[in-house]
Amino acid sequence: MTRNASQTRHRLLAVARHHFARQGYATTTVRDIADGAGVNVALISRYFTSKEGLFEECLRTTVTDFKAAAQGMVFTDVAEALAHRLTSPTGDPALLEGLLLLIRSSGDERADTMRRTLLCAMSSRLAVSAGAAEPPDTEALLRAQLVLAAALGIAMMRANLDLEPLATATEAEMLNPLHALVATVIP
Amino acid sequence: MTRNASQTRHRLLAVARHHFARQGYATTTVRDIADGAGVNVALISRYFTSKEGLFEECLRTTVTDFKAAAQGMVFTDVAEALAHRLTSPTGDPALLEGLLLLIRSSGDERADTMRRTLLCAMSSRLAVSAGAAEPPDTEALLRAQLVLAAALGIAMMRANLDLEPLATATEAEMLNPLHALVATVIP
DNA sequence: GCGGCAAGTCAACATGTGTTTACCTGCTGT
DNA sequence: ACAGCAGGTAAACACATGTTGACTTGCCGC
Repeated sequence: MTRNASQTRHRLLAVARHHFARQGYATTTVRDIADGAGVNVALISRYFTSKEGLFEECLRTTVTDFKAAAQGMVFTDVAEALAHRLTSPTGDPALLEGLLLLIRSSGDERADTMRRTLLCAMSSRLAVSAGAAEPPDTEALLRAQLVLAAALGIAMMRANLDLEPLATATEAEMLNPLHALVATVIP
Repeated sequence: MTRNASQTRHRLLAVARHHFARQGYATTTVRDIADGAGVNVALISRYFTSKEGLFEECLRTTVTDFKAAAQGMVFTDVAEALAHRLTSPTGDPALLEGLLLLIRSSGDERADTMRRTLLCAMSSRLAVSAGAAEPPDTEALLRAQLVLAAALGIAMMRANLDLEPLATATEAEMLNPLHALVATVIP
């Protein structure tokens, strides 16, 4: 194997995101991640100081990913974007992983703060793009957060339980119901 | 402490449900549970053969609980029932725990099967009570499962992230948005 | 070619966890 | 009152896991 620090660093991050998103923090071991990246366990502590540090880094990439995706998105796009992320059409599993990471707590204070901050920003954006005043009032915010929570629940259920037809529904099949669901942000 | 087997058994079950529901399976230790019940760790293996056995028992109580709650419930009750469970008005935290346990996987095959079976039955019931044929077609089932997933996501978000106003919203405040959300089962 | 350094490995350590075995202890029927 | 037994405890074991420090190996500039 050719030696390239930043390359294996990225490989570690990718594998870690994969496992953290699907099995949660406590269940995935650093040895799983290292093996998945074809590398020794010690490199995790070396590159990310600790398992927690690695998790935080994963969350950090998720935050920037979502901020980029939210650029110039208007309300009617939300359901489509959600459907796309939720089904993650075999091309880019990172989309689903991003959603899932938002619900995987590590017990780490910093990580939880990052997650909370992002979710707060997302729900606020969703509320105003649905027509709420700026800053949105409490009820508008609540409705937006309910929809967000719904999306996270769907992501989790698709990833963890294989309940048919939800588990294998295609993007096209999810689109209409998701439109209806997202529309509930509007009073 | 007075000695009463079935009483301490129930205490263990209650504490286990509490911890499993809030922190998940991997994160809660048998010593946490035993301490919470004011009892020695060895009793868990004694009464439930293993940590997995204890978890299965928790899930089993949840299944019977939900089956009892579903008796004679019609579609218009669903949102109210959900709001009630989700907010768990300080009286009976077991309601929220029931919802949360449905999303806490232990990696145990039997437990996952139980969960899947219950969710399947619930979504089917929800679909037909929303007006679908019996047995419901795939699309109706999908919509029902999406609503179910939404409910689980909300439960999880209220329990794990403290995102305001969702985290502390009252039953009354949740009722209207939940009505809208549940109504999306209907095409 | 080769010395030096970054990239990577190896083995050990400390600790937390589920489980078991042998051992107490208080209630109960007689 | 007391023997017997179910209810409960204590300590140890086996093992998995996160982390560390010493060691090895491949690459790059001279």
